[in-house]
Amino acid sequence: MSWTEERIEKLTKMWEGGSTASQIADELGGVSRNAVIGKAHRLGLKARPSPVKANDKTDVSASPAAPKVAKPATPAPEPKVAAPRPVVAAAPPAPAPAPRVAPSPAPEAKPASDAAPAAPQPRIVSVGPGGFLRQGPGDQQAPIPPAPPRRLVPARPSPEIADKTSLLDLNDRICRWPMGHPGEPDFHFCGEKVNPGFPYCVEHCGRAYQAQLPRGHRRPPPPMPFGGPRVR
DNA sequence: CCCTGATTCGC
DNA sequence: GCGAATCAGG
Repeated sequence: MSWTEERIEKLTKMWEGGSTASQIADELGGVSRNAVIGKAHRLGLKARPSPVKANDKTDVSASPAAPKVAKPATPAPEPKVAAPRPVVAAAPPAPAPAPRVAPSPAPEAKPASDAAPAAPQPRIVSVGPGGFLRQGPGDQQAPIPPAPPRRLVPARPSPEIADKTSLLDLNDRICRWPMGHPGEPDFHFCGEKVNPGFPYCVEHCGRAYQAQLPRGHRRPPPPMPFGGPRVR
């Protein structure tokens, strides 16, 4: 198996979504867990709470002595400038270790720091002949002030109501989980907002991506939407 | 034992 | 670049 665009993308999303390398591996198929990890590293997207990374303490003095037990396989004396591993020192509060199968929360860390609009600096603006605002040479291009002029639309918080999500309504942001059976008059799609990185909403991700039981005794019958294909 | 991710190193 | 082998912590 080669790393095609799709496979790399899936790997990336799942990896960032908190899936384990094993899950990703047999989700992709044809690759081993090691292959996934190796690829992930090569892609530059590691950095995830690893069980084998002992968090280093800030207090070096209290450390008794050299805990370094380098194995003889790599006895390189390395007369270099030291600091072979510039490990990040202060990053102990690792992000929430995502649950095994439900990477849903994806808190999307928003700094949302300063820049409070509550403190508008006095700016000098003048109105031009046509009514447009004249700007100083340094401040053309306002940050991003205007409120999104979106059009109000009757909220449709849950599927079913009013219009149903048809095949034509599908896009990358709405849940594609089928509701009903194809051919039925009321067949449609879920239409909820997707769980970022997945083709389904959070709820249906839970159905689509079942808990990965330990290898060996995995549930044979894969979950199908609503009992699966209708038998006629 | 199982799991995990990290790293190494021959290909 | 790839991934099996290996390491190492939980």
